[in-house]
Amino acid sequence: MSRRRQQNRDDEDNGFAEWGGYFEAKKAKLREQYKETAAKQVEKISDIFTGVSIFVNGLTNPSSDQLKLLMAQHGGTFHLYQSSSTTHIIASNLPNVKINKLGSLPIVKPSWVTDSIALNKLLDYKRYLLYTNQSTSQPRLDFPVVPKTASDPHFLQEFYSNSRLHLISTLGAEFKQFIADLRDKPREFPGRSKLEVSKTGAPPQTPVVMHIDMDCFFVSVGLRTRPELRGLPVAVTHARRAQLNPNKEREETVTLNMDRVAQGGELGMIDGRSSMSEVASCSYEARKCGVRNGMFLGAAAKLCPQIKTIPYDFEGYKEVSMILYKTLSSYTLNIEAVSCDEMYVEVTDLLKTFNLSVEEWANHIRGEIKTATGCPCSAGFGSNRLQARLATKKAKPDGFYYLKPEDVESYMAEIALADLPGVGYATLNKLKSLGLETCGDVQVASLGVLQKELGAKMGETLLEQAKGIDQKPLNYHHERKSVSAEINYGIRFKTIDECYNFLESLGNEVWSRLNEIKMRAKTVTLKVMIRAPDAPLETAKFLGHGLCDSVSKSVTIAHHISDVKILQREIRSLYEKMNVNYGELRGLGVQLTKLEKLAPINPTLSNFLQQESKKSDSSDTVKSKMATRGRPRKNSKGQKNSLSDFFKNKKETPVQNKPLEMKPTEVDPEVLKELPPEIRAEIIKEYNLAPKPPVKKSLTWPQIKPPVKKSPFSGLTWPQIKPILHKWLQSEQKPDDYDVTLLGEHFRQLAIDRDIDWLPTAMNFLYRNFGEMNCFWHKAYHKIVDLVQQGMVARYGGTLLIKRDFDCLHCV
DNA sequence: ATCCTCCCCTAC
DNA sequence: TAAGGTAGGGGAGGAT
Repeated sequence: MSRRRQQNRDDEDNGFAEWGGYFEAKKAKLREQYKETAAKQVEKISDIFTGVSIFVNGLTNPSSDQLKLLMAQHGGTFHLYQSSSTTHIIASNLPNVKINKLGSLPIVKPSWVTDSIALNKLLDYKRYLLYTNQSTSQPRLDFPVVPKTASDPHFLQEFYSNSRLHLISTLGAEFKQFIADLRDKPREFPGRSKLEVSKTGAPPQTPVVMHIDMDCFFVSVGLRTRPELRGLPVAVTHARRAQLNPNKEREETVTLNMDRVAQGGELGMIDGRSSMSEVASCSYEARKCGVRNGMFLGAAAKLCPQIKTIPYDFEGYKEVSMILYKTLSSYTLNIEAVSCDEMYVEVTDLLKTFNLSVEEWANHIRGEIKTATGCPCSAGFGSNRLQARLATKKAKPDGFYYLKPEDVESYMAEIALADLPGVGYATLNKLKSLGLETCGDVQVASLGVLQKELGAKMGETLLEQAKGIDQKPLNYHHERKSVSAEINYGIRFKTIDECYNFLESLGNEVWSRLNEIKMRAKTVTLKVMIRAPDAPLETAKFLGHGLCDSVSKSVTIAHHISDVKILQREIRSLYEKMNVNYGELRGLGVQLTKLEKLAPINPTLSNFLQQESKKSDSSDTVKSKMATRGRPRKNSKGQKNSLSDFFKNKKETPVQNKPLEMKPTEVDPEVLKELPPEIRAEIIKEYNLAPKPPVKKSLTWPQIKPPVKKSPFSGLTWPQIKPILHKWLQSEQKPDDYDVTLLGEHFRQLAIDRDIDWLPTAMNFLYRNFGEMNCFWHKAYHKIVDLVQQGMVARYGGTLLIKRDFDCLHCV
């Protein structure tokens, strides 16, 4: 995540560098504002802003808080963060404006709000645009939009930034790491000062495990800023409406798929006009109608016609889950992170120390979480993780339940087998075939029968689970056993090269994830999904995988994979061995297993790097780490020698102990330049580093003309500029206005010269990392608007495409 | 017996 | 339109 989501870092080292500092900066403010919201009820005055959803950026007059109140009073929605539901950005002053969607949202002066209220009607915002060039006569940048498949080089990135499943997976892993890291530091529990030793409490004499889980997490986060939807059936989906526009072709496709695929399944509930966007999360009101997470929106709307949809808010989920974890970890670190909204906590000692009953503690912690996040959660307690988890089911929504040891036997007997963790669709069917439906049934079943149906291990655990027994202790430190990237959406290759390119990007993806956790792998597995022979060519779900067969193949090498090129070669050879038709592919995945931790590098060098890494931590490899560290602080002999030793050792180290791969070609000139002179000289000598040949420009586009003014960026191309920006990003040393202006001028000139080959890359980078410093691209903005008008640059989602990419997409 | 590969299943 | 990922547990069946 850190790799993809580098945020502006204008905060001090906060110990959560992997969160890019973003959360820390906003957290206090968020908490404060929710306290306020909880405290006062807003009186409704009018509905003039119905459908309007504002995001306030920077200082405004009236203030953000006042605008929030005004929106609440007049039927609008106020966002703390820009989300996909935002309709207008409110800002007063140019340098502070964060342009997030590159022109796709209007940036409006706050007087639009106050004037509208004064006249008691919604005024046309176009008269209040902060940028004059956003007037109606000017084109908007969000055109034209083209459908993209995995054939497009931007696909992976685009897909990940919209995938809920990817998000919850990565967040889960982040929080496991978060807890592990905290446990490695000296422990402090500031939260405990909020607890008093209870006079009346009676802590249980048996061990107590708490299971805590946010209630319909995505919905709750979305409702923070949409109080008007509380109490209604709500679902989080990509689609806005359950009914699509009539489309004959699609209706036929869906019908065709229904015949072949699903007999009485969910497809039976939809037709060619129903949205097949998945419900990521639904409110309890929607669940009452039978709506379930994972359902297609079309099916959900059949069950619950009045269902309201709200968009995803990925930033919000990260915010809230971070607050949740920081809240709990301020009391104890005996936490096993399960996911972004769920964890187990061993609270036996905590209850004893403060003489708390389960109820006192539950009320305290649930109250604190609600106040801090604005979202409800439920807590279950029991003497092991299984009991705690089952107690949570009873506690939901927004409650707690303690399953006492003496109640376990009777409680368990009534539990449906489907409620046991580990019992899903397939297992449930097997158990049904044995005539078993509740834990009570299983309690009296024979171990042999269970094992015959489910296998030795599963049979045994099921029997134990049915009795409420769970031997597995909480796992506070968890060790990764595999790293994988898999895409089973949008895979429609037209040529074998598209397929190879995509495999390569998957390879790069897993490789960089492996580097993030500082591990190496010995086994590569390629997994493919292939259209089932009898499945229709087109899937019912847009770009879905449809009915597929899946095949996987793996290779294990003697030593760990030391270079991404080797990985790419292995992936490709696995693919070739599979002998599949690229046109039939519907999914591809690369998994790395047999992991080993990279041997710790030379301790003195390690110190050297660590000193530098205090500033931030978001790099993939030593190379990029060094490239982004900025200037080394010290220049002592010891460091010099150790670095030199490191390079020497590296050559002589046996392969399996090879610490970090660094080939001479990987030594970045930018890095070299920044190193202390002696070290630089030594590396150059050691590796006979020749100066890098200048980057060749494509002939299809005009050569760069230097900007009029003398600029530090004169004649530089994007690959050369990027490390400089990286350095700005990562150091306290901020670029001064002059540099920024010159860079903007440089970009503008490039746009004029039509040297837009790399301009989108640069703009996307700036947009992601320097959103606050909009003057960067604002300089070039007007010119880009022209280019868009001429069809030279198009926008897809949050990404700019140049004409060539765009044309090639049209051909497809 | 034990390990390995190729699955399948489950959870969030 | 839509964004069906990712990690871990474990079983079947063959190789050692």
